[in-house]
Amino acid sequence: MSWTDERIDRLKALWTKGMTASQIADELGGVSRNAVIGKAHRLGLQSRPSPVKANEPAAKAKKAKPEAAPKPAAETPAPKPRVEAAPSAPTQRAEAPAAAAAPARSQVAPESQPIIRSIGPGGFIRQTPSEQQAPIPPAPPRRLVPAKPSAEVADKTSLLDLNEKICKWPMGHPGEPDFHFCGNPANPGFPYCVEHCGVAYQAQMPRRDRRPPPPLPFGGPRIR
DNA sequence: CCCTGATTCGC
DNA sequence: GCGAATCAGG
Repeated sequence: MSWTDERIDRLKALWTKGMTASQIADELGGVSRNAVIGKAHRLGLQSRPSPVKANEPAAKAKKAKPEAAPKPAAETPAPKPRVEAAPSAPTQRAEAPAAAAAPARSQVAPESQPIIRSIGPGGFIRQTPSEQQAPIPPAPPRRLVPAKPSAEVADKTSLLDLNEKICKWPMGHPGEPDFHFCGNPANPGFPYCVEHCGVAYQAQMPRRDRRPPPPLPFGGPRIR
């Protein structure tokens, strides 16, 4: 298959419409998903959110060349501090001034001073008192009252009300707050009431009177 | 493993 | 220009 003008137009339309490359390839037929993507790029069509390039900085950070050698700031290339005279005192001075400001706290850092835990029966590890959360206070007892349906849906036939004896004709659209079903007595043997059966089932017109359906945009879905 | 789009590269 | 192969995230 080649990229005729007509097929390119369809590709553009479907791509712009937001269809996935697979769907477009399926729709056009005779081409692979890769072919569609490749062609779309060559046409300069707007790129769509790629799972791979979702966030530029993260991808960049991950792809950052190891050989680029972003030196860790902690490890300064500067020469190691020379050991000076008076061996006893300098070590203290080497510490940052900030450390001197709050010496007691920094000394008991968790890493240098692991907390001691005792093992309970069965081998579980006991928490220290400081790790324990305050218990969640029990909710005060309340009387449970059935939820009141919103005014919109009150007296309407919901999905749960459906059965064989009532009309299942949808009123409105799913997701809308007042979406419900007709709920009138169903025409026996049919899922809808008489009125909606008249809408759902149209009498078959004589063959010669039928007009061919108008062409769908972009040729419509491919029939397989 | 399935999906997705991007990119590469031999044709 | 084309698209399979490959990559890489969801």
